[in-house]
Amino acid sequence: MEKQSGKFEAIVSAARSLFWKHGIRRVTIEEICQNAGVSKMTCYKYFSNKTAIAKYLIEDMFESGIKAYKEIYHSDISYEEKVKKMLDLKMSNSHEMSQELLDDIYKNQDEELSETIETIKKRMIGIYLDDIREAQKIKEIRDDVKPEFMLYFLNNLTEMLTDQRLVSIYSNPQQMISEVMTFFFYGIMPRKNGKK
Amino acid sequence: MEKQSGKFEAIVSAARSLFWKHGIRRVTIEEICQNAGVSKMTCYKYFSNKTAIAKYLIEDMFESGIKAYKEIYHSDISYEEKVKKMLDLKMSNSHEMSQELLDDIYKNQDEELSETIETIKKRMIGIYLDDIREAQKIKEIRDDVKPEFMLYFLNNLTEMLTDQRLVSIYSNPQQMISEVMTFFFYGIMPRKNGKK
DNA sequence: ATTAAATATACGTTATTTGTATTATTATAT
DNA sequence: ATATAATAATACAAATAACGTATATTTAAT
Repeated sequence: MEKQSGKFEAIVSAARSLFWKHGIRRVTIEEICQNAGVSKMTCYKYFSNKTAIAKYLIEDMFESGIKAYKEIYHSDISYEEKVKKMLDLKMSNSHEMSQELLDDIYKNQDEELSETIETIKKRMIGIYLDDIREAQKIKEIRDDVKPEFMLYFLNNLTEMLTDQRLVSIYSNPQQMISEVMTFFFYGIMPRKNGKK
Repeated sequence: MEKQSGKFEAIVSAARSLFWKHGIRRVTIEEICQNAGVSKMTCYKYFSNKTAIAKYLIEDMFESGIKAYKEIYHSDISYEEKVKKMLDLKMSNSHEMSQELLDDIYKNQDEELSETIETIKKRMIGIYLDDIREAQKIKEIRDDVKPEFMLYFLNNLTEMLTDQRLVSIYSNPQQMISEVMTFFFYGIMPRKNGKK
């Protein structure tokens, strides 16, 4: 029945690299087909339109993002180490992710795509908050901090870490992350004894 | 009369960075205007259409390229040093130049743009050949080599230097350039005494 | 206030993109 | 080989986007 020769993957992969470089807006379906070495009809067999491809890709992206997060969160290291690894992850992702794609995704006109993103966002926020509450329960972090505040602050941190004005202060990114992390965990007061 | 506040420069600079990233095809005039912070009418005051902007930019690019070349060629260093500096220059340029723009420029449909590029190419080839002949006359290079062959070979060299298959052989670009240069000047035969 | 330049807006025209229908190939299993 | 299903190629009307221009309004300098 099926010819089975990775047409679907070819389309997805072509779309990914094109969207990556130029955002969604600038890329046409025909272009994707050409790069995938696939006819337009075949493309429409798998996806009803460009938005559908973008939707698939974005979901896939967040999926793997969540997977990477879960892996870190459930690994057997200290909470501090976890947060550090997450910041590392986010930073490298934002470096790889083109501004073009981000722009198109965030200020995009497409109703369906916006909803998809909103849904995914909510799901991720839910996961994060649950994990923070759990960490509070087992005393890995202070329980007199609102989980929502912590999440907000964490998001702010990742923004800070990609801000050139901050980056330029440090000689290397690792040093910056390390210092920001220490501040995040212990505040500005001189440490008296070990952690917690 | 003139309001004089660098609108022209703003347009040119916006167009440059957009063309750089996405090629000419994908970029619209309105987009350029938005990025330049200039109204469409103002843009049409300076340029009749997108091709005109591209034409201006390409001419400007080649202009500065020739200027950089001339600077090297007329500097007081050995021919070998000159060639090395030129290869360095070409390499860094081709690294900065996006594939998108190159694609659009070379396989472009626009009649006028193609002509512009052809004209500039011919002009540059003329300059190069003249310089090679001059170098032969003052015995900086062998005179039993056709200038056309040398030019062809030089162009080939720059292509080789950006070929990943060659690059991966060396631990750093400088080492690669150095080796290629030595081959170019002295061939594969073991050197007997000093140069020339 | 006057004036020139730039902007915002609107709009008809043209070009591009979309999505589909139809026909022609190509591969694969029987 | 031949039937069959998948894919490609082509053509096309409909929708969308971009172009280039006209006009009214705003801005900034004299």
